[in-house]
Amino acid sequence: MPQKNMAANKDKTIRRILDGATKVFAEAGYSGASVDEIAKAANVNKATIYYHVGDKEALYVRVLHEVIGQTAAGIAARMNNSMTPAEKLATYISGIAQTVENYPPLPPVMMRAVESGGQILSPEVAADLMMIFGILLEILEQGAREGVFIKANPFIIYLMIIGAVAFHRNVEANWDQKPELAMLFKQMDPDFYTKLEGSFSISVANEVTRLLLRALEKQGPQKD
Amino acid sequence: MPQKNMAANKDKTIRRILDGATKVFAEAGYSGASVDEIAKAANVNKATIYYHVGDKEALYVRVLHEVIGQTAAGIAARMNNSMTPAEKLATYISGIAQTVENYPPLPPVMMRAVESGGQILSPEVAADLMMIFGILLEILEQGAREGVFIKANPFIIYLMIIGAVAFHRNVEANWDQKPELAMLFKQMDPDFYTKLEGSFSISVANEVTRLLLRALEKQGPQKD
DNA sequence: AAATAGTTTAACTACATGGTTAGATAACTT
DNA sequence: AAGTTATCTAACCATGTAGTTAAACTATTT
Repeated sequence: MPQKNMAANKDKTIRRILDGATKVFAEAGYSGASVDEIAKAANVNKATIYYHVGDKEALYVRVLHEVIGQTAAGIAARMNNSMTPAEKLATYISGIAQTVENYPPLPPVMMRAVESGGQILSPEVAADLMMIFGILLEILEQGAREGVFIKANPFIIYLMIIGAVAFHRNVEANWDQKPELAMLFKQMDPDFYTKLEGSFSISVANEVTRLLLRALEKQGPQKD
Repeated sequence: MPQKNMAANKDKTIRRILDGATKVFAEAGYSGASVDEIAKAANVNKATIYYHVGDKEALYVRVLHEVIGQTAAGIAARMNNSMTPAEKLATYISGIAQTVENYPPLPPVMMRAVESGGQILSPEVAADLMMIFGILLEILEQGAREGVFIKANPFIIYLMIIGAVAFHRNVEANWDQKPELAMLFKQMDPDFYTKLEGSFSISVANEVTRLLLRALEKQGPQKD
């Protein structure tokens, strides 16, 4: 099966490698993932990985950069300068949720990135993370400047958002294997889990947004 | 140096093993931790671990059970039935923060536990996690019943708390190695990071509590 | 003191894993 | 078509790791 040209083939190979690596890293973490397993998942000889990308750490950094970079880009794309801070916050949260939805391996990878606190992280990845965080920072600052948001620690808000969205997606992904756990959660908040239109992630995003807006807005909705 | 008796010596050995294992698991995760390393950290021969505790997974489960169980117990101990839901929530959050403060390896271990979504978890550990969550559930239900809290998804609240407290502790722990990151955060919210009395974790807990109470209380503090 | 049971250790095994190499194959150039 | 370069592969190597074993050592019992 001859290809158009070498470059295209190369790109396809690298694509396969990165996809396989993302999947395996997401499932098993950095140490838990083996290069052999990644090679198998990518349908590629192991040496090809070393030829195209480099060693395991280089591969990991590349995956992180791609995954987190996509998230940052996705959020930025949805944002609009004419929005109010509240609208922007809603967009921000649902943007993260949406990316998580489209890109299931993201949460564990992202969590490990934050978790390591900059240990394994390359400057590129750190920049990606800072970009995601920076968007939120601006929203909160604008809100405070305009007098619609109270002052609050932005990093804590950030962690609350990531924690809720990423963890929830992750726990939810394991519901198949723990049906009794799923049942329990659904009993706890039937409204939430039964009449969800669209996806879980979106519902989670909506709930997180509702709560954070109540927390941040100077005159929030009083009755509920 | 002769010991009182064998039983005491045995307990001390197991104690050393569990402490060493907790530390190494926290730093490196399950796959990243090697039994040799744990043995070294515990000043114990590797075979002694297998003799007293069992294989790597048994050791991990035991560590998880101990760490998470301590958290649950610590929170429960601080709680008091005569408290209002708001007071209970504050106690709950600061209880988690306090345990995290006293027990630094907790966040990464706990995160991996939640993260794995019940995959590696033993029934015992699952029960511990459910106990911690159950306390929050009761608080929220009481608040809703008494009409002081709005209805909200308890699991999401839970994830927001854990996310903020655990992540923050973790990132903060790496500030030594990334001083520019620490500087950045401190610039972002100077009030928060400079005039903190006591510890970071307590300050974080206070901020999380403030935000969540604003989010949950039907008539929260209007002006701020 | 001898015997016994509980505890610890050094040495070892089997295997998985990260990484390499030399050669094959396919693509591009002339 | 021949030669050159980029891409890929099977086989291999060195090391690290989970787990075992048999023997040494220590406390307890008789």
